[in-house]
Amino acid sequence: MRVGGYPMDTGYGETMREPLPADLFDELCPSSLNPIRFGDKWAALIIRCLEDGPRRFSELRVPLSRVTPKVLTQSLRALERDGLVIRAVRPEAARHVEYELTALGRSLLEPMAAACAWTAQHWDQLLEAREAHDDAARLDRAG
Amino acid sequence: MRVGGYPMDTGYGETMREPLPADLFDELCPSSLNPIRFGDKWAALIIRCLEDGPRRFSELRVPLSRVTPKVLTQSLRALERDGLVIRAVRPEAARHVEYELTALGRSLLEPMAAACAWTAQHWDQLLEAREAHDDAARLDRAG
DNA sequence: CAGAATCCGTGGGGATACTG
DNA sequence: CAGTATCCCCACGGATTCTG
Repeated sequence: MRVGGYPMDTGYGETMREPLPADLFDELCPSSLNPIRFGDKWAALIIRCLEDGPRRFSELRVPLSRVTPKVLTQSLRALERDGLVIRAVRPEAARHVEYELTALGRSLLEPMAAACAWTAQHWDQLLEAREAHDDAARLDRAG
Repeated sequence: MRVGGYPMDTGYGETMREPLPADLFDELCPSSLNPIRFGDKWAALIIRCLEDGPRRFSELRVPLSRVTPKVLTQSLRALERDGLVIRAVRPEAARHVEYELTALGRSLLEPMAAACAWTAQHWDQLLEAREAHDDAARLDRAG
């Protein structure tokens, strides 16, 4: 029923207001574990974090605590490059950088929700298939 | 409007009866060029080839001519492992192997179509964003 | 705080050649 | 025909350290 807590929630757009979760890794799988993937390994999780509005780099680092700053920057830059995310430097305080979804980025939320719903629905089947297949392989090797 | 001919057709399920296209690479992008991806680099194209029914390894090699046999085998094995594809060896003739979508694999077609529709719809925007971003970066380096 | 720089290991993906 | 078997490369992701 779960892998690191996944899936608990497929409702992109409905849930998660304001405070970001402590660790998104435990709530959602990184996309590399998912047959349906969005961009690079962390793109889906990043987009999800930006769903409710702009977030600062340091804010993103909390739910994405397992992502090193370098990789997080790389992913954000890639999203920016594709016009899915905007990076805004606010001169107010010292070094205040915010990331925000563009309209294009927002439009991704819908197919993303569909894909996540699919995964949530079929997660058990996927796990079962994998296990069965791995077991068969193990037996094969053994005898 | 196109990159290697993409997108020309987003209708998974509606188009492409019987004869497989000569080169799917020119008709669809490998998923690494796509913000929405399915499995590994070639999974989406493979699934698409299996949409209309079982296909033999050699049949798949035609539209996927740019995929080396090793990589094609790897991808197929991964899909099999996740229960999305079934590999069947038919003892009729010598070495007759067919790949076929499972029910689980078939159920992927729907969110896949949604994702592909998104990409087709926003492809121009994506390209534009990339180009604009790359141009800006070039100017930045120059001056 | 928001990264940049550096170093590094792994492996995904490709080319080529070979086989039952 | 349906793959293996090798070899190779570099891009991805991670750890750590440094900086304006």
